[in-house]
Amino acid sequence: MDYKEKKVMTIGIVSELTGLSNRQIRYYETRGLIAPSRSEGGTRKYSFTDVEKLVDIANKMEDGLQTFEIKKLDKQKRSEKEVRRRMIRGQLNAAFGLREQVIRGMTDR
Amino acid sequence: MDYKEKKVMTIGIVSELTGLSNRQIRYYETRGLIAPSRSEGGTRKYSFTDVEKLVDIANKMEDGLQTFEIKKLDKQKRSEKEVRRRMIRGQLNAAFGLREQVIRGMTDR
DNA sequence: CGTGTAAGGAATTCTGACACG
DNA sequence: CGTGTAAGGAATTCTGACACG
Repeated sequence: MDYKEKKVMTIGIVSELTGLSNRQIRYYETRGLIAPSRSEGGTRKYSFTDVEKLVDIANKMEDGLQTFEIKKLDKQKRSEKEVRRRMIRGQLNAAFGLREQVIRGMTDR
Repeated sequence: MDYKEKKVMTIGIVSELTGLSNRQIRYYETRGLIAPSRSEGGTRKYSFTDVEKLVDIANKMEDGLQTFEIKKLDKQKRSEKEVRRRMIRGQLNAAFGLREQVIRGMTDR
């Protein structure tokens, strides 16, 4: 819904924006580090968020990390977010006894 | 510099986002309503701002306006902005006697 | 005036593979 | 493991033109 999340760029533009080669970008996809969507014809489509992720990946690769390590860091970050979300939910729940539904609307997404 | 202004989308995606045909999008360009940039090979590249403009254009076309009228409205809007800018500049100047340079840094862009 | 369409060509992307290391 | 590259094919885009109105 936000511009940053919209998958709208082809790989060539992403390549220009990140400085990575098409080959590298596709490879990081096979390693599960990014997940572009596809056009009907099969052309990959990326978002600005994907571009940011790729820049981050590029930096970590320069630091000598391997793709699977980067993936782990990514997973870790995700679960941390999940934890924070649950904590907020739990505290709100304890303090006000609000219904899950309502709290979800406030904290999720 | 902002994501919204970056020219990153091909015409196909813009077509999906706006509901306009490639033909229509190219035509509005010849009428001076939008100005995509080009890749080295000549492929058109659009920004989210262009997409917003196109949606606006589409609405006005539905209202029965002609392209040259839409262009006039657009010019008008631009000059209004320019006027506002100058007024702010003038008032600041009168009130504080600040240098043009400084004021520009605050109001332009 | 605004838009559809067929036409021919060029730019862009896709996949699977070989190569190096 | 990560990346370059040549190969063949398919999807995407480009331009100029004819058509309708």
